[in-house]
Amino acid sequence: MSNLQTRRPAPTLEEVAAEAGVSRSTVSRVVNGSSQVSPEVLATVGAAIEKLNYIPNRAARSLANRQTMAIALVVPEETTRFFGDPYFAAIVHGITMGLEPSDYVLNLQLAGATSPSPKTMRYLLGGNVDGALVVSHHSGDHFLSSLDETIPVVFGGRPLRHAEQNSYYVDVDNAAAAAKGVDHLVALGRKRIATIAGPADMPAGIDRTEGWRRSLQNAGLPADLISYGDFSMVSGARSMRELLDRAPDLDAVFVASDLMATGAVSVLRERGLSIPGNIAVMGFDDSPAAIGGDIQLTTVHQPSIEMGRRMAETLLALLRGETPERICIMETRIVQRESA
Amino acid sequence: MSNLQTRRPAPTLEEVAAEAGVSRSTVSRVVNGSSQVSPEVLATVGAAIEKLNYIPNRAARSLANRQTMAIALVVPEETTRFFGDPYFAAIVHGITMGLEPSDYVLNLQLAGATSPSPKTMRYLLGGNVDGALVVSHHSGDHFLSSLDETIPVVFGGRPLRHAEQNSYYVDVDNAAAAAKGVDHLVALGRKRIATIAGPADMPAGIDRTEGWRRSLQNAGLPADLISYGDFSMVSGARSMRELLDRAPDLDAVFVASDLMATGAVSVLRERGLSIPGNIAVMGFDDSPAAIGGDIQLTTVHQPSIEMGRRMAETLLALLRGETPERICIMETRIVQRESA
DNA sequence: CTGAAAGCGCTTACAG
DNA sequence: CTGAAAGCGCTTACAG
Repeated sequence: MSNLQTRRPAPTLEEVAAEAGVSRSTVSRVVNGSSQVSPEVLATVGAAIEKLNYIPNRAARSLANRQTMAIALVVPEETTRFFGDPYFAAIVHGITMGLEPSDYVLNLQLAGATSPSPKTMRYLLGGNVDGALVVSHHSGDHFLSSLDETIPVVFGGRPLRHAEQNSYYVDVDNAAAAAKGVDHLVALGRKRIATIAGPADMPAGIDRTEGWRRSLQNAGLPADLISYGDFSMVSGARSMRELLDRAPDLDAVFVASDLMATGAVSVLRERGLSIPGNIAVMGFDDSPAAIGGDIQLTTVHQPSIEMGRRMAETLLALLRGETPERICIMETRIVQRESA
Repeated sequence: MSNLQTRRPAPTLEEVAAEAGVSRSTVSRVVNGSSQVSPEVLATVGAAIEKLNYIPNRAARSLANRQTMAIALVVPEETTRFFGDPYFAAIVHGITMGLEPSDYVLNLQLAGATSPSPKTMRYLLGGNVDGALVVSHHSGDHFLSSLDETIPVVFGGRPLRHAEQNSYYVDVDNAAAAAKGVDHLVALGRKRIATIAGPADMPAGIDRTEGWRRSLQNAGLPADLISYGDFSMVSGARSMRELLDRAPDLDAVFVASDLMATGAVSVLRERGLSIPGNIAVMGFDDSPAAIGGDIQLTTVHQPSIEMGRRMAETLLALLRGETPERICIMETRIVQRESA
């Protein structure tokens, strides 16, 4: 910032109008792509804009038309977890791609696992964003209800709370996807199939566990080996140890996220167990974590990037006043690699 | 968004003034914490604000005082890498903490490894943010120069380009820190010490390599075993394989980031080499990646969270018109765990 | 298709 | 310590 004070002020609509010899209204129209402008005027004004390097003032625009052109990305999650899981990377990647063609900017709102700060609340509810994208929410996230009542919101993953029954969201059929994953282990001939589950206060946690249970019941196998993690690598390792201690005859494990599976794999190696020889491992996500380690994870693929993109597109549609599908359920599939 | 259209408009300054029986100017003063207000009026206005649940309109405020109260977080990096490395988690965590007490919001600008989109450029240069924080920049990031000339910018890590010679930044002494790490390996009696280096277009990559070289030279050891990675886990694995093939007598490796070290460790295990028995591994960062795997990494600790916080604080100071230290170099130390 | 005018909700000298 | 007034840079009916 070599010359903070010597910068000359940015050109205004007024100046462009003067340059082009038209009224401010007209310039505003061309800036906003109105069709009500004659070709000649359009050209003249365009040239003036070009010449002066005019960029509309966001604040003035917002004040006049009551749109902020900002979207909040709300993450009710600890920073560490948010950044620690490649799954989020994919979602956010998709979101930024989906927002790219629009004029909206993305405001990052790390809410913390419990509830957001008063400052964040005021920001979100105070008309500072036109809409919000919520990723990774827990059942305890009460505050989201009030958000949902104030501005358009699109969730990544089915909201759990009753108050959010009419919410927009994009998700996969977690139960069916998990069942499909466990079916694969069953087809491999495994008999003692455990699960390292996700948190019981998150839909993705609950539903994947439900899928595991359902598949085992269909196969007439016991569904008693479950240990809960929090989607982190260390929790995956912890759960794997616990499961191994509890059931030494274990021959397969369905893990609710690739990151947890990575932790589980390290414990398996530590104990000298071969994968999938002794124990087959099925992950979930198909995130970079699945292929980052020394053993390539067989896993249930969900299109995380696409999901992020769809979230953005749905919100954009809502903001345009359209009525997109309230629920978008995307496809999953098994990706077979080395671990099962 | 149950009732997008039925919401009643938010209260304005005007209404608060009416409620309190004072002028708009006065309400504005109390909202902005001016000392020029009598205690009684302060109380009355405060009550009115409370009663109406008044929240100042950001756009109007920005338009009037020419401040956006927004800060851009610019990441000239692929989304995948940004989210894949826990180091960034720590930095961003620190940044959000540093910004917390302020009224600034953080706008996420993923710039892509090459250069940002025209849209992003216009946004950044068009007066939409009051300042910017830049993390992980490469020597090829030309666009940053223009940014730096337009608004206050604080870099995470020493900028490489000449045009940014006067930039503000917070960093560690990467060369000294790396040398310290390698000294530790030397003290362990290791003779063939390789390095898995960071990218040669990033200061952190260059300087850590320099530190490795310096330490080896001091010890009279050859500094010929080097393989470049890109700070990702897979690149760490790739480099480890290459080094092993090139020099089977290797007995230690200094890895420029914990995440790369994690990849290296998996290759070492794959080859049946014991750590640190056969090969000692020294990481860098002391991020969660150092303790997430099955072997706890000995590593060079840098205070990433604090660095993020300092970045935020420095920018805040700049925005207040103060003149903080241009360069902030923070302490590092060796954290000894299992791998060396 | 184009322009004059009012208005969006604040801040900020300027008086007093 | 307080208020009247101008102004920030746009958009948007309303006329024509």
